[in-house]
Amino acid sequence: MDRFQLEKTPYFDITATLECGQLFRFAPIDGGYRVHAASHAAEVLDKGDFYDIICDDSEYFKRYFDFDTDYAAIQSSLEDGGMLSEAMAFGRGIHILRQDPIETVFSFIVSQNNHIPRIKGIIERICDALGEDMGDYRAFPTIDALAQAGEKFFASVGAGYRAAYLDRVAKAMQTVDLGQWQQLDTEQLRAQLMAMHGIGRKVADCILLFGFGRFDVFPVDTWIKKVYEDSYPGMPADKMSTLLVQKYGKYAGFVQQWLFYFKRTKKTMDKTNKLS
DNA sequence: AGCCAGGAAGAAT
DNA sequence: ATTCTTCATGGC
Repeated sequence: MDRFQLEKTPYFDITATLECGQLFRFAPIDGGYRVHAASHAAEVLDKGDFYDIICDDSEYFKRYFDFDTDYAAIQSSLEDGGMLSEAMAFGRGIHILRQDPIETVFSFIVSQNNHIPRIKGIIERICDALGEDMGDYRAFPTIDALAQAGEKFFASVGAGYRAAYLDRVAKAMQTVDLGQWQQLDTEQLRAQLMAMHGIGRKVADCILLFGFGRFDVFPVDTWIKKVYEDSYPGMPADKMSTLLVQKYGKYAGFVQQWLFYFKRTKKTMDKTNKLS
């Protein structure tokens, strides 16, 4: 058991960071959230003027939550007086998590053409069936466990047509040298990811951003398309992504996440308001 | 009830 | 090199 505290600032908010769609293994608990990441677990408790983080490895989670990046400086450099400023104000406290590469590969294959609540369920069932027993939870499975599971297993947990992708990628990943992948530049690493069956441009960019800490990417999904449908009508997603990386450079990934969270969350809030 | 979801592969054009 | 179709599943 390990533990550390974090003074609150406007530039880290646990709810925005967890609810912005970048990870799938977390759940609200009394007074905060519980997070599972690879073979690690943490509880982040809101104590009013600080967060109390109880976990198995403080060093792991200090890096995981990306407390070394200067989000205030990034945001001030991006202010445009328009939608991006509005989105940053809305998601002021989002941090891009430094997630496990393997976990992001499989999680974002599951994510394609799928709803976030369903993605969570599928990943949870995969972990429950194949992950190492860590006591009160199960770790994300190892590559070997995933590779031995078989396509029928992935179909049985509700992965649908993605079951074949998961099976093939698991077996392919057994021969990958992750250390070597870390040395590649973003473009080369994207090509390696997209060479695998079931990983296209958007899923590759999510893996690059969330699993490899590459911020010079701009995943374009259905929500980002809605953000830009007026500015770039009819533009294909991959072209839009390339354009936005050129526009926002090394901060593209942050911009994408602020816009995604803003668009997607505001939509659900509008729905809720209509009902009441 | 039907629409749609953090898309991608394969076929058709 | 671009568009069109198909692909399982279930939350809403």
